[in-house]
Amino acid sequence: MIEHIIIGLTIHEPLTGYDIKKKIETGIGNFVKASHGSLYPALKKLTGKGFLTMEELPQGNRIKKYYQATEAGKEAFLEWLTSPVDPNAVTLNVLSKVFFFNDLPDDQRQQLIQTYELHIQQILDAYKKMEQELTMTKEEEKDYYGTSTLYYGLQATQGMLRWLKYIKGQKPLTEFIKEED
Amino acid sequence: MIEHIIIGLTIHEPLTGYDIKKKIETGIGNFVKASHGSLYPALKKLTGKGFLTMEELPQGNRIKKYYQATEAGKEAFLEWLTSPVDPNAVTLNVLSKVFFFNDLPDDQRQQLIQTYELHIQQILDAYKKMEQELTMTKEEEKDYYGTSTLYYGLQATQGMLRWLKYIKGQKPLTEFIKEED
DNA sequence: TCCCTCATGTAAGTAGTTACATGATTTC
DNA sequence: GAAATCATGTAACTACTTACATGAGGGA
Repeated sequence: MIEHIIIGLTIHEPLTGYDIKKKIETGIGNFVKASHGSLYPALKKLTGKGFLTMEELPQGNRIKKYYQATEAGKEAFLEWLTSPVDPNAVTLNVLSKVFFFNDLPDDQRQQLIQTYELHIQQILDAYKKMEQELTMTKEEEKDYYGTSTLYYGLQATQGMLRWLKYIKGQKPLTEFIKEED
Repeated sequence: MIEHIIIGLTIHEPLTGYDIKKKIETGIGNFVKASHGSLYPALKKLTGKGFLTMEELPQGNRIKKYYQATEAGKEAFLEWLTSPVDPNAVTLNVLSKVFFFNDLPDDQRQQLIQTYELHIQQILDAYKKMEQELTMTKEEEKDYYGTSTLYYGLQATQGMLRWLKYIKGQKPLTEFIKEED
């Protein structure tokens, strides 16, 4: 996960490990965390694989290491970006990928969002089926709070679907949280 | 994480590792996953700590191992249930705990949900602040999709808050996903 | 001068997953 | 008698986190 994020962030500009950490914290960091204990080893690993270049630039009395994505790195990144989402972490995966969608041509974005929608719709259908089964067995009366988490899932999944439909049309974001339809 | 879930599930009835896995898949499994490669070692570990008892019951030609929470196990479980949520995985943590809230007296539930609300409200405020900053710098025009993930976060956080307020009053769940207020 | 931010790294530990390995029981 | 499900376990690996460790640069 973090390796792909790193490449994605260094495609357009060379960054130090420290820069990358800051960028993650202020951007994608709302859902992806990167301790520097995972970041620095990942930079080494990616450089070793040929997915990043590293340039040492002396700044006064110290040396800063600037990393940038190579062609091979970009390829690996795009492969990840356009590959199916991890079914064990759908939301995290969709968000992480959409975060970088400006790097894709519009037709490809539309196509990917379409597959996400289908995927999320299936999850929603599964939730709805579970809900109907629980309603029939009056599970709610026996275990209100256990059942309540299913309803959270239902709501969150509906929210994800609504968001996907919204961004597919690149509708103005400032209106997203107000709109009711 | 999985250790607390295991204790929580074996408080009211003895279960085999296999049973526990099934229970997770059909209940809390909407957001918690347990591979049996993590489950069986956890059962051993918990038994070693004195948090579970294990009883071998021969069933025909094979022996089934039934695990159940001990008093010490219940204590450790309740300590987890009532401790602050992990800030690095708030949603997962809140859901995992609420799943077991039937095991708590109502006043304690109310109190815990109250602290969750405050916590989530703070996250929501942080999102709103970010949104205002981005709106001012016209970030959306530069990076529509990167910005869109912030709006997903805003919506999801609002949804969590609405859900918490709803279940605090133990309002009927079947109406939760329809209601608009 | 002190503290905060910038800046890079390693070591030990945590919490899992995936794949390997085996065998009983039930259902068709 | 074959296939699905029940049932338990280990080994190697993955992807982290937390704590340790160090030091430069800038601002009050």
